[in-house]
Amino acid sequence: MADVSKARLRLWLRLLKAQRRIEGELREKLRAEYSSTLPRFDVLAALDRNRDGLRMSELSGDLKVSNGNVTGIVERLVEDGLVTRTPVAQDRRAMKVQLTAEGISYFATLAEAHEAWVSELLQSFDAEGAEQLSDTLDQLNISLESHND
Amino acid sequence: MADVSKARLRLWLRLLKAQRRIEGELREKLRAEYSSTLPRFDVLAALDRNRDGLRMSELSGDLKVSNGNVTGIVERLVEDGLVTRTPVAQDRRAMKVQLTAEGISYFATLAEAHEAWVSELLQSFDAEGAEQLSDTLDQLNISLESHND
DNA sequence: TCGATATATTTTAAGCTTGAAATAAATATG
DNA sequence: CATATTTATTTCAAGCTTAAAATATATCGA
Repeated sequence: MADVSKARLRLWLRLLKAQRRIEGELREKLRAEYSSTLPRFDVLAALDRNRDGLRMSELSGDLKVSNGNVTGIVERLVEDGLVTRTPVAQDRRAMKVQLTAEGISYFATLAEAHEAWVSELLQSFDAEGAEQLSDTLDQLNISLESHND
Repeated sequence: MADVSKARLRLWLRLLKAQRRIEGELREKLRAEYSSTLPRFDVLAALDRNRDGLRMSELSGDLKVSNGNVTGIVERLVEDGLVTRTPVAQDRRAMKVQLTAEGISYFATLAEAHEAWVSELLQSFDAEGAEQLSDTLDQLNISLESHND
């Protein structure tokens, strides 16, 4: 196989290694310090960005996970009183999911801790270095978007 | 929170986005074209790099996943005839996991396809660009390694 | 040697993830 | 209007993942 494909493979393996290490640390912190999980955090974050609520399909679309997946996570968040799931008047198939007041303040706490953890893990980057790598990855993401197969 | 922590957070979100997109594509291809999975691929890759076999704990150490996790994956690979699990003579607690001949040739096929998929997904990088980003991520990985908490 | 401690692995419980099938309701088409 | 298709969501089966508990064996120290 061509040299360039070897270089790309090596790049992918290193990207994956970094991601796994960081995600592992974040998962561990969420578990140890807040008895929570990354999927829950992701759902709460999406709902925090959309205070008017999201339908189940909008939520799974935003998070880019499967439809059925979100069902279970939201179920547990409802049990914990962090979100509500209410029928949509105009469309009896649909459900609107929304943060409760408790969910809003709980997520604020989580988000602040999360940002601090990430910042510590990425301490080897100063603002400029972080922005530079950010930009490179943004280019990659754009390229991946257009790749649609 | 400080500007730099915002920049690092943005960097993390973009890294995560790229990783998820790429991993999703690879998972989908493995499933559709080879009825396989990424965890299976990872185990086979580790065993391919270590043709003399690995103990369960060496395997989970290499892959940086939990001990119990590997048990189930290896179990299914044994069922499929791709690996063997044999007791270690000197230590009756331990098991040595090793690719079968079929496992070796099967993985060779998979690995070639995998490299081609990765190369296509990362087509926006030429050899130099890939190496540059590789190096940056390697620095990050070194920094993450030493972060041990 | 005996007992404590450490190591290798499996089991378990809980949760996450997917794709596919099942439901149910809305919309489009003849 | 009736039926076909599409859309929104849940359910299901299979597999992955973790941390913790359980098992079994090995090793260390008195």
